[in-house]
Amino acid sequence: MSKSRMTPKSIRTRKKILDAALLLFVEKGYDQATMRQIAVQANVAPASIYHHFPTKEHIVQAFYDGVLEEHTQACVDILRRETRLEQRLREVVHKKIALAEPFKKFSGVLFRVASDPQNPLSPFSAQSSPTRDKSLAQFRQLVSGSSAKLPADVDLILADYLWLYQMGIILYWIHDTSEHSRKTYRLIERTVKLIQTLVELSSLPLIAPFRKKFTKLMLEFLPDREKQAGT
Amino acid sequence: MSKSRMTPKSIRTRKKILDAALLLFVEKGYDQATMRQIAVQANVAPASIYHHFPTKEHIVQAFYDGVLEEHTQACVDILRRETRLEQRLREVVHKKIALAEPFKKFSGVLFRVASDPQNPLSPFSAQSSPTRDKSLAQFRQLVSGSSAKLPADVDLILADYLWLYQMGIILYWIHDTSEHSRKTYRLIERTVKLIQTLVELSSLPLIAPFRKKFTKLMLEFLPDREKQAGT
DNA sequence: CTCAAATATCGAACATGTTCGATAATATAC
DNA sequence: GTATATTATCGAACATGTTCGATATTTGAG
Repeated sequence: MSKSRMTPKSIRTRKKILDAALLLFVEKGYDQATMRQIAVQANVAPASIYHHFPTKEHIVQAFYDGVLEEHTQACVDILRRETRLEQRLREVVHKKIALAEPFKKFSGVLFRVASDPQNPLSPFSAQSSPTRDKSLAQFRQLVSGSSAKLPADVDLILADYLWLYQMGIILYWIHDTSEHSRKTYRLIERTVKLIQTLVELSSLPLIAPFRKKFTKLMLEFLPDREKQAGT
Repeated sequence: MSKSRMTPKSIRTRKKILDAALLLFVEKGYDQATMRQIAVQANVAPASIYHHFPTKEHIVQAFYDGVLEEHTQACVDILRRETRLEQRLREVVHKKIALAEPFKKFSGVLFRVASDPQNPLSPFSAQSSPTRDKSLAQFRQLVSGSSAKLPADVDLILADYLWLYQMGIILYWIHDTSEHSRKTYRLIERTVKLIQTLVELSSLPLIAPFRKKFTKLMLEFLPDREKQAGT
C-alpha cells in the first residue's frame, strides 16, 4: 500500500497505464475503452495492468484519488485565507468541481460504485472508508474553523450535511450537460447563498424551537459515528 | 413492445426466467447470479434469455416495472380515499418502499444505472423516460388533488421536488441495513411531517418574500419541461 | 388440415474483465 | 560482483455477458 514500497519501475509503469487509460476513457468513455486497448496504448500486457490496479474500476478510483489529493492541498490554502463560512463553502465546492472537470466524461462510474451498498468504496456505506473520512474531516474543519457563531445543535450536524450537500452537487454536475458545467456553478452560487441565509436565520431566538426539532431529526438519521475529540 | 403481441409461450417462458432470476438474485445477489445459472434454473438455454430480455440489467428493470405498476394501482386507491397532503405523501412513499422490499437485496443495481448519465433509463437523464414520466405524473396528482391550498409558486415546483424527495428516500433505503428497514420508515414519518410543516409555514405572508426567492431558485434548476395542459 | 411466415430455442462462438503459472527483470544482502 | 529474494511482466486460459446462425416450434391464413 505505502508508496515508499514502490520501485521506480513500478511508478513508471503505473503512470504509463494511467496516461493510456485517461486518453482512452476521455476518447471513448469507460465502458468502450477495453483493458486490451489500454494495455496496447500503455505498451504492456493486459495482465500487467492487474499488477498495478486490482480492477478496471480502481483505475478510475486512482484518478479520483488524485483529484482528492489536489483538492485537499487547495483547501489548505482556502481555509487558511478565508474565514467566512459562506465563502469557505463556495470555494471548497467550486474547487472540487473544477478539479474533477477533466474526468467528467467517465466520472459517472464513481457514482456507480457509490450507489452499491455492498461496495466498501461507497461513500454511503457503513464501513468507514479512508476516502470519505478525509473528505468529512475537511468539512468539519470548514465549519469549525470559520468565523460563524453557530448554535450547538447546528454545529453538531452542519459539517456532515454540507458533505452530503457536496455529494448532491456532484450528482447534479455529473448529469449537467451545459457547456463548461455552467449550470452547476450557478447552482453552487445560489445554494451557497441560501445555506448562508439559513445558517443566519437559525440563530434567531424566535425560531429556536423549530430549529432544535429540525437538527435533532437530522442528527438521528446521520450514520452512527464515534465520538470525536473536543473542539 | 406491446404485450398484445406476446404469444402464450413467450409469456410462460418470460415468467420462468423471472422466477429463476428472482430466486438467484435474492439468494446470491445480482453480480453473483450468472446468466448460465439463471438459464439452468429456468430450464432454458442462456441465449434464450436474450429473446426475452435485452440485457441482464433489464431483468432487474422488469422487477422494478412490476413494482411500479403495483404502486400505481395502489396509489389510485390512496389518492381517491385521502385528501390531506401529508397523509397522501406518507402513504404513497411508504407503499413504494413496502412494495420494493422483496427486491431490496439487488435493487442497488437500479441506482447503478440511475447514476449513469449516458444511460437512457436513468431517471435523471435529459431524455424523457416513460418510467420517470409516469412517476412524476403521480406526484403531480398527489399535489394537485390534495386539499392543501398552495401559493402558486410553491404549487409550480412542489410535485417535482417531492419526486426528488422520494428518490432520496429510496437511496437511504438502499443503504439502510436496519431490520425491516425500520430506519427508513422512521425517516419517512419524520420528513413527511417536516414537509407538511414547511408547506404550512410557506403560506404565512410574513415569509412570502423569502419563499418566493426560494421557489424561483428551485424552479431554475429543475430540468426543462414542456408546458403542461392546465388544471 | 396444410403450409408458409413468424417466433422461440439452442449450441457454439465471441468480447472483455480477470486469473494463473511461468519467466524475466530488478532490488538486496553479502 | 554474485547469489538470492522480491517484484514486474507476460502468454495463455478462464468466467461471464452477449451475439450469431441454424433449427425447431408455434401461429395464422386458406
